[in-house]
Amino acid sequence: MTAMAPARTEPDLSFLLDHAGHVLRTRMAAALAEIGLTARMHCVLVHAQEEERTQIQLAEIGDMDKTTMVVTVDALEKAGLAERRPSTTDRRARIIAVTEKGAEIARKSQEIVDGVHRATLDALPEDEREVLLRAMNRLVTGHLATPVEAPKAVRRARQSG
Amino acid sequence: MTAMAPARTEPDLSFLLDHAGHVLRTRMAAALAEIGLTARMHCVLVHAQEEERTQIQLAEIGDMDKTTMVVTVDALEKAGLAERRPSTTDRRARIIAVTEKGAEIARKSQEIVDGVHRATLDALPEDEREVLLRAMNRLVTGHLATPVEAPKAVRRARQSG
DNA sequence: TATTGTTATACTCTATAACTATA
DNA sequence: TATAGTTATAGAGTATAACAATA
Repeated sequence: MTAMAPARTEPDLSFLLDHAGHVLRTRMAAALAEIGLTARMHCVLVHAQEEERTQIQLAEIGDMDKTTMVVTVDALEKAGLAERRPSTTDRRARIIAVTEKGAEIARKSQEIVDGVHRATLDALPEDEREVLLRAMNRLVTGHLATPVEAPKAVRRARQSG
Repeated sequence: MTAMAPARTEPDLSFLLDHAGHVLRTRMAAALAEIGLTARMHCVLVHAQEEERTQIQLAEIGDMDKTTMVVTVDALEKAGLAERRPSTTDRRARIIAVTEKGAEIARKSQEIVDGVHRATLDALPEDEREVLLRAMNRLVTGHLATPVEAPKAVRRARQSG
């Protein structure tokens, strides 16, 4: 399932954001899948290309857990799009290096992402488009900048053996 | 984690919608949790109150699976906010009846939901607020109305015994 | 002691499959 | 045959715990 549809008295911003976000995500996933990428792989590829970055740095940029990052980099390596290289300054850390093939795919995936965004924004009249972006930016940097902490569940130690 | 942050060339609508949606959801969840509700429980409660509705009908409204509905109604019954009653016209179906306590809670939860939405919209200048809602409505009823089908995974039969 | 990256795995969430009662 | 509701559970996704190597 996707979103709730609570009864509305005030305009139902929850529904609008959830539904639009969900549909856009499925579109993006479908479009990127055509070149064998997930949104996360695209994200890592692009930011790894910009400058030398470690897995932790890339995880922070993409707002992922470091363990999720491991899986994502595994996928990129397996597809021959990126490689782990030891950092020259910190022997614990791995720099994610984008291969030639990876750079080529990153170019294509960025085009795909831009295309999906463009198509969506083009569905709006120009004046609405501009204001929508301004308003969303204002929310994301202001009132809706930081999530409320979820109370974290306790977790048993993992079985040894 | 929550959303991807792909590099931007076109304005990154994915990030804006994901991030804003995610933060608003955590706020809503935290606010409703104070009276012991989830967003789904609120949704079911409100729509069950409007008229006599079966679980399937409520599931459709809230865009949930019928099995998710079972869990949600279980929670509402356990909290004494709603009851399953046999339909008078279809002996297979159950009408979800809101109790007196449930009606009281529904009133409060609707206030909470409205309050969270209001606070968010109030963070915007009035002209942006109006256009944002118009644009989002346009997307949700138009270009972003329907999700792309995800290729469904095969599923083994469940173990008997 | 703290951090990077890794493995193993616990937990959550959701939906599929199978079933009962009824239409 | 088809549908409403239920139970059991498969599977995806994600994050916590523990660990090895290094800072």
